[in-house]
Amino acid sequence: MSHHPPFAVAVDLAIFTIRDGALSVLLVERGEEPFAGQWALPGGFVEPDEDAEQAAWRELHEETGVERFPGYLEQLRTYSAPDRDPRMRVVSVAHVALAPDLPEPTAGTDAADARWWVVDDLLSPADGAAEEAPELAFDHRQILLDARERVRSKLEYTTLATEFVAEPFTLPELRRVYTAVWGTPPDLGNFRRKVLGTEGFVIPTDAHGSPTGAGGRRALLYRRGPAKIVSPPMARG
Amino acid sequence: MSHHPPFAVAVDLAIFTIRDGALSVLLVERGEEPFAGQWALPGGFVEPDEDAEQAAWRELHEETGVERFPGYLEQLRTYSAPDRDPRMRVVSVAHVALAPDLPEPTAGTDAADARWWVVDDLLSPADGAAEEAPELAFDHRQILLDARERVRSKLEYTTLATEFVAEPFTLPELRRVYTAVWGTPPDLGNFRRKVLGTEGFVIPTDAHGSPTGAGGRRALLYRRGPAKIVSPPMARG
DNA sequence: CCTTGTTGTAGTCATTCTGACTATAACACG
DNA sequence: CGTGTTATAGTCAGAATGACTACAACAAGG
Repeated sequence: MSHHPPFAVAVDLAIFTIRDGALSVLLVERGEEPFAGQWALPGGFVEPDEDAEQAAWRELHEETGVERFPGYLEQLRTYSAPDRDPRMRVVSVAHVALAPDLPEPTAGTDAADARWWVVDDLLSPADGAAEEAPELAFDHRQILLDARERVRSKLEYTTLATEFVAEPFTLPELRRVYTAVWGTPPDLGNFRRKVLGTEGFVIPTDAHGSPTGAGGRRALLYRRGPAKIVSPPMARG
Repeated sequence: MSHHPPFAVAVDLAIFTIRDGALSVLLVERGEEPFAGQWALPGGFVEPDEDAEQAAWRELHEETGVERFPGYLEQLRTYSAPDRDPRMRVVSVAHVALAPDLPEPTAGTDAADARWWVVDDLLSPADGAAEEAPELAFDHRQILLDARERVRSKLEYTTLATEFVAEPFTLPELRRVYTAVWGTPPDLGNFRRKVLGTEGFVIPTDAHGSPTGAGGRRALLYRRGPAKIVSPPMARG
């Protein structure tokens, strides 16, 4: 009972953003075995002097290439199946991150390539997808499934959606976040009523957004408010 | 980047039950350093051929002394601060377990003692507590705080409360679970309306419970239904 | 410069759900 | 056999919801 089998501890990240109205996730093409050439969630090993969250922030900077990652990060759950990594025993503390539209990523040191993928293309075997959706390495498909469900449900009862848009933002922009994440748009009027009726969800400014490109009235601009939870929750579907 | 510092991976368990109307948690008195003589959540190291959940079930059996643990288990989150264990680098995958009233535990092999504690006595420094509430070893106070919050919030939007009572059970018994976990009783009539109005929450039987000991009408007995979520959630407070 | 399509905003209304109650039925105990 | 205790049923105003309709503001093209 006093032997502690040696493990490696890693972090994996599901980094989400909204691109072209679709929920997207950052994947890296692995340059090394195992699973060389396959696509995977970005991640890395936890260093001796940091905890999992610090390691996740570090990877976030490395993989996205941005100096200060402008978004949100939380722990998802830990995956520890004995055979999840063929090399050795690795437990992975998976995290969910999200941010407003990020630049195209730079391939990291140990990655052959890195790019954004539309989440639904990866998770639903839609034959007509524009590009062939790859199988994910390790148990990363399951992690991505869990991560998407976490984000979907958190949109219901928190103000997390505001982390997907850059300030200042319009309510139609915010609604597009819900549409992308849930796959179906919330009712227009009811959505406004809920967001504006939840104190501290958004703070109005006196400025208006820029033209949408397709004509139409210009929407008011808002900032994130201090509120974190939405009660009662916003209904999905 | 290809060095994997060696970690030990452990599981810790917050095992809850309702005893005498109070939310209670199982603690063990540590027999070995570090923190010898202090009280801690039960736990142990993950073995080479099992994942964290299997390790948690194994500990559950060992620590509670019951053959088949009759309750619920889920992963809480992973704690990985570099200095959380003075001996070496240990990351702990914490779990939450709960079950109907369990027998007094037997002290495990590496524990000096084991017993149930009232959670609120441990977490709120109430001076008038019947017994002196101990400081918890490691970061287990934080784990316990997070575990209690997990259970509190899950009572709102899931049917988890039924895992706290043995079948068959009465609605007043079920209400006492909410009272114990939330610290305040839900309104009697509204509680019944919500539970009975949520399809699949409970299944009525045609039998009645035994006398409560203080007179009064005998309540109908129910079984757990197949429903897992309560929507919209039951309001706390 | 005015028309027209598009998009944002405001308001309506029936239905459901909630919170706070009151009334009644059933039972144990003395 | 009454009497206090507990379970169950029902009531009612107010809030939230889902599904709409009407209106305002703006861009672009003729």
